[in-house]
Amino acid sequence: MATGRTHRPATRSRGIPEATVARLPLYLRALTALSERSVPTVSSEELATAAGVNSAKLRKDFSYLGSYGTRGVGYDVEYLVYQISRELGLTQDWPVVIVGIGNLGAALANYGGFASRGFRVAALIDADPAMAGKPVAGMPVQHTDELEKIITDNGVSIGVIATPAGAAQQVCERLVAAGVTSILNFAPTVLTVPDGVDVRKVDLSIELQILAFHEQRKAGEGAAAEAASAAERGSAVGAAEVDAADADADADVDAPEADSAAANRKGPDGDVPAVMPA
Amino acid sequence: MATGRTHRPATRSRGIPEATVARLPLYLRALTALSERSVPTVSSEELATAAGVNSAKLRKDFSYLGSYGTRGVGYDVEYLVYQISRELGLTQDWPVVIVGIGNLGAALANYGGFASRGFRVAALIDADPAMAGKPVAGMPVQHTDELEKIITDNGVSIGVIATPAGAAQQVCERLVAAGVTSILNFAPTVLTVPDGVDVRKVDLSIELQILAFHEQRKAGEGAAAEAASAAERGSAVGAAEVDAADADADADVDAPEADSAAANRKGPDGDVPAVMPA
DNA sequence: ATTTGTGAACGTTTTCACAGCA
DNA sequence: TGCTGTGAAAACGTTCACAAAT
Repeated sequence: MATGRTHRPATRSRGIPEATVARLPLYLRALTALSERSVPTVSSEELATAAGVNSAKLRKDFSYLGSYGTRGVGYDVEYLVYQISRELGLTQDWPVVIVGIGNLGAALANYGGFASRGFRVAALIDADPAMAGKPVAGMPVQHTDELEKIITDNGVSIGVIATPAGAAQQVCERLVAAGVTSILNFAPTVLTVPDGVDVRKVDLSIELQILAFHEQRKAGEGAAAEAASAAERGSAVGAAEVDAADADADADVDAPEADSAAANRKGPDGDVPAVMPA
Repeated sequence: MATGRTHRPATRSRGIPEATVARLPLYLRALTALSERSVPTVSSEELATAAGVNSAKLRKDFSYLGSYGTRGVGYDVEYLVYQISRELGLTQDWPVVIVGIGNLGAALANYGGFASRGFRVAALIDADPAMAGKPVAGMPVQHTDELEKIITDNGVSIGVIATPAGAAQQVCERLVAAGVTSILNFAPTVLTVPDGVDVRKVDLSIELQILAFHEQRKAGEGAAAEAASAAERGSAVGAAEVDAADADADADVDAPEADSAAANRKGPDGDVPAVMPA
């Protein structure tokens, strides 16, 4: 009981599980597409396929919202679009600020899907004085000095951080102090925030590393899981450029090792006795 | 038993839970920072704080990798960096292609963290002939016609899709047919892939919607959950611009409704008798 | 004296399978 | 007959709490 409180104690919604909330936008997107094609009703099976989940999960998810379907028929598309939008809070308009107008920030500012559903870019903010006044996505970039005023004047409660990692925590603190209570963080760093502030993180590098993990497992799948050359699968592969990688990957040694008590370290269960580098 | 197989049946790793895999990059990042500061050892408590998790979880996670710590002391930083890198497959080099060099694709190409850990941008690909040959991030953009050849020649197994939603599925299919088995999808659409191909999705719009959900709950927290004006919390808020939003949010009506059997729909438990729009 | 590693308890999420309703 | 809504079961993930190790 050292620290006591967990990082996000109040994640439990007014009934709706977090996992369900995370899928609602998916359903909404699928439903919107159906709505545009003027499809009047949809079954859980069809909608689930469109959203990339299975139908039992979808029905369970919807059951947390209420009984919005009709047995034997399915769901009314327009009605569900409205109910989910409402549940997600998209029937109101959310002004958003983007801080850090580099490559990524500019890309986000230009991203169309932003404005589509209740979100409105209220301001673009950057620390570089040379950026100030420059138009990005048809909007003048404002200097960080204005941050607090912008947040307050526009009633912004959602902030997007697209700064370098080093600046992120400080920007975060200023946003929070000015009244922002939800942050979407693109900087590759862990943000520390007070209770009551939500942070979601988008991290390219982490996603790639997770993919690499699975990719590696695929490669060592049929083989004896050793001498992992960059074996590709599916179709023919030349691999006529990855030799440097091979030199790295082949070796089961070459681990950095520091000092003292390096004895009796063991890997998982029945594997090789573990990598014991010099 | 209609469809039968789940979407990703073989997610279960050789022991390591998916949730743990998703955190390993976080630990790795924290450890790398410690390594750069020449910190020799670290306790689970310290490392957990740096990574933004709790120490019990971290220890459990590490226990799936093996016994790499020393009781009474902690973990050797360099050694752990190596072990996690190895587990994630980062001791080898992963050539990656980025398809779709718009704002976002260009931002990704310029993203430094890309090259840092085992990933190397092997090619930038775009469907626009006008883009072909143009340098982005010091690299000439190649035309989509070359896609298959690029994948094959470079032994690419990881592809990043940053195209518009409409093009994503088709690009995905070409990537997979050419030998790519892991895809990072930035397009706001559900990709359908054959078994054995991993897809991870990064979706700005979904993240914002999840934040909006929680933001909405915060607003209606103290109040009677009705007449939800855009009440902000924490510090003073002018809200001198969000009036349009208020008009939308106040109303508990205004739901679109289609046709027939709209009777006896009920919301969750003891709520208002449900929104019954005209 | 500390701190890891891990069974056991607990909580959450997914899946199953079918009753209930149109 | 067809499809939703939901208890019950299973799978998965997190936290607790302490024995084992140094």
